[in-house]
Amino acid sequence: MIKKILPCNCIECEHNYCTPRVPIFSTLNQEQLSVLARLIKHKTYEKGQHILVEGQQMENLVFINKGSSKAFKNSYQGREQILYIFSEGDFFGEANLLSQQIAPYTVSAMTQIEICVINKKDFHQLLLDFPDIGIRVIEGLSHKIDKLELTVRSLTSNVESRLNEVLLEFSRKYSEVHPKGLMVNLPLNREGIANYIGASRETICRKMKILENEGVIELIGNKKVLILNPHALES
Amino acid sequence: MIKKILPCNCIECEHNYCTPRVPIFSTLNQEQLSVLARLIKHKTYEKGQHILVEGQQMENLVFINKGSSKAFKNSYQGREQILYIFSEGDFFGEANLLSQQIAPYTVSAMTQIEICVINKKDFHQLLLDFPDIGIRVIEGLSHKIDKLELTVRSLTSNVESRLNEVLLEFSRKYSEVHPKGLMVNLPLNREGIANYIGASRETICRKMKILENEGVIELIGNKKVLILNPHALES
DNA sequence: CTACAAATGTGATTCCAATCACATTATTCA
DNA sequence: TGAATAATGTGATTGGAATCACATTTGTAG
Repeated sequence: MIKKILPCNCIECEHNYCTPRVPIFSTLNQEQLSVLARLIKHKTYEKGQHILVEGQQMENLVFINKGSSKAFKNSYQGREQILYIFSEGDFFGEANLLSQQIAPYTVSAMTQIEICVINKKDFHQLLLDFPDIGIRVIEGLSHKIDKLELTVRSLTSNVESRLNEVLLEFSRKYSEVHPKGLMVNLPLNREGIANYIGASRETICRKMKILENEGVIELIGNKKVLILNPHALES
Repeated sequence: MIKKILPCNCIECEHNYCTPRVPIFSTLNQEQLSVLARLIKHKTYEKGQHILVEGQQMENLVFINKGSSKAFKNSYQGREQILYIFSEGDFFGEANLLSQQIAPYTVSAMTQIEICVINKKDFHQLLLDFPDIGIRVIEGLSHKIDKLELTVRSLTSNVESRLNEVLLEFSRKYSEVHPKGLMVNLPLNREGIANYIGASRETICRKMKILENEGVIELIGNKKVLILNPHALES
């Protein structure tokens, strides 16, 4: 009979699960991770719950540990403008590091989600103690900016190009290889995609049908898309 | 007769003109500024010259010292999508701090422009030595993100709202008080505004005329706009 | 101050995508 | 598995903004 190994319940072990997943902390050594572990709290949210609400005071920096969530602003016409889909390794809440800022968007769990939370004052001190982390944060923010700049450019083009782009984006993050191409697990439904690229649900349906008729993709139920010809999306 | 004071030509003095203008360096003390001064080089560009070209390798972080420039991507239809108007105190080139990244946009001088340049390796070391600066950079990037997020939202609304927003933005940065309201010195011509908000030149002309007929603004030649009723733009 | 070039204004037309209104299909959960 | 509910598909119509074409005005350089 195999000897049963007792789980260790110390803070470090508990966080060994979360800290290595967050790129920002990837350069820290064991000692530094230990300091960090004492500052972090874990939380879990159920699908549909709000992790942050637009306009609220922000007290924390939040790292996504598991699951995915959408970040959106309420647009002028009352629709949701989805800005980001946050999943494992992403973080948000950096906007309020020094200034007292209010949340620029609502973050809502799209699946059950596990997050790491760190108080902004603690994080501020962490940055002063470990400049490495600051550089990592700067990198993370730069990536966010890159993505936003691409979004801005794509928003000025037509729906077709934007849809192509978003399908490619999803294929990078949420797909598995498949004998006929790439099987994408859509993180958003048609309406979500519409809100992400600033179009209407109906237009998304129509454009996706067109892509299907052209043999570029294949719609598998409502939640999957099989990309047969990724190259055709890169025009 | 007043005794003539000889100008001091030491590095510190030369940079006393530039470093205090850059918010990122505003928390540094005299000694730190002295270290910084040795790393900075000055350059001047004439109107129309390119400070950075999309796709090029980026070697430096650039701070705008005087004058203004536009940053744009070439959009799919061959048009310019203007992303930013950089002027005094703004910086760009942060995207390449660690990774070898290529320029995501072209930056072109719209007036004669003076810039401070710092090599990315030097800047990297500076961040490790002075974590304060890192925090300032994070703040600067956060502001950029805020602005981009607002842009993304506004791009999904109609041209009228976007034009209103951009007029308010210009009035904050490029206006003087005037007995009848705010006199704005437009940093972009009609076509530039169109490329900034993702519309056509003709539509901008038409919408501006409508605002003029409504008594909200007054067009003064091609380069100025007098905002008579700023409140009407804030809908 | 004039002439030339560049930028702007404006009508007519076209087109892409939003909206409205339902039929149809997927998914969920008891 | 089989309703019940949610999501998607699709036609008809409308509307906002792009495009085309050219007149007019403004700015500029000599």
